[in-house]
Amino acid sequence: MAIDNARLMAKCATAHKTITPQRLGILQALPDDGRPMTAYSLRDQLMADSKRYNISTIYRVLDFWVSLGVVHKIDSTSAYMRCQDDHDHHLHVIQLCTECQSVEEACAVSQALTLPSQPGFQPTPDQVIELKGLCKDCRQA
Amino acid sequence: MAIDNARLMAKCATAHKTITPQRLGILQALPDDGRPMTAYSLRDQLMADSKRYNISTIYRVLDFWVSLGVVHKIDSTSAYMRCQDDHDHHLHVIQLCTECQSVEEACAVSQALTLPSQPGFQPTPDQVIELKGLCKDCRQA
DNA sequence: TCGTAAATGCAATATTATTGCATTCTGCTT
DNA sequence: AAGCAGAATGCAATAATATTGCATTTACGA
Repeated sequence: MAIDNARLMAKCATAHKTITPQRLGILQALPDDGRPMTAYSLRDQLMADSKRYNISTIYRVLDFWVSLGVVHKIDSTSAYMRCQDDHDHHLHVIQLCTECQSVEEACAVSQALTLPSQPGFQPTPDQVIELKGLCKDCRQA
Repeated sequence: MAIDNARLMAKCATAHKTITPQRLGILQALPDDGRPMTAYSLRDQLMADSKRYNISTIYRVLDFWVSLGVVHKIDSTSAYMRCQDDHDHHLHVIQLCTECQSVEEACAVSQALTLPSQPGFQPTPDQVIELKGLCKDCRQA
């Protein structure tokens, strides 16, 4: 999934935020296909590409994209991935294979998932749900 | 919820593991009511109680209890909590309030939750699902 | 062009977690 | 009871992840 610039700029405009070179550079360094990277590995990759950012900038920029819903943070691996789902305002289910470490944003599951209503608790929209298990391939093997 | 010693020992026996003083001490230092603590705060508390364990022991012991399903690790806060649900083999939904930071294991939700079936992915039983949002009290305020 | 707020750089430091190896403990065998 | 083997723990260094305070730069409206 390539970066949808129009959508990106719209989100930024709505949030009254600007797209800076650092914000764009760091986002572009994150794989299109949703493969996650840690903040430090991202920095190393950018460095190899002659783009030197301080680690605090990396974290701040990643937080920025996370706040816009463009990037997901995966807490269990301290890694970041490009959002693979262009729907807003629902949960994002990320399937993590414990065998091959593959990561997939299960959009269909995200759309279909409704949590059993619980007296009082109001889930934050647009949040990430991490689901561990065996992916299709590893399950068969 | 007090520690159910019989159940605990049964789990350990099944796993061919022993309950050592460290394992018991660290488990007892974790609040009964499910309030989470980090590994380091746990160590500090034990220290105040004149029990001095190396941090690697703390981590290893916590991992041990997590592997038995007695303790949950909350990735988003790097904290550990006593499991509040005595049912085995289902997902454990933990509700985290983003306002007051309260943490609750929503057993009813855990029981009722069924994920939309996805071709191929097989979720690990007994895993923790972290759900962020507003708790009942904070929602009203 | 100036002033202000936002964004970034810098570097120190905090927090979380793991590692390799030595030592101790536990349970089993003789 | 002694000896053995493997598991558990201690130790201390280090790795990995993340945040902070303050200086500097940039963006943008008045």
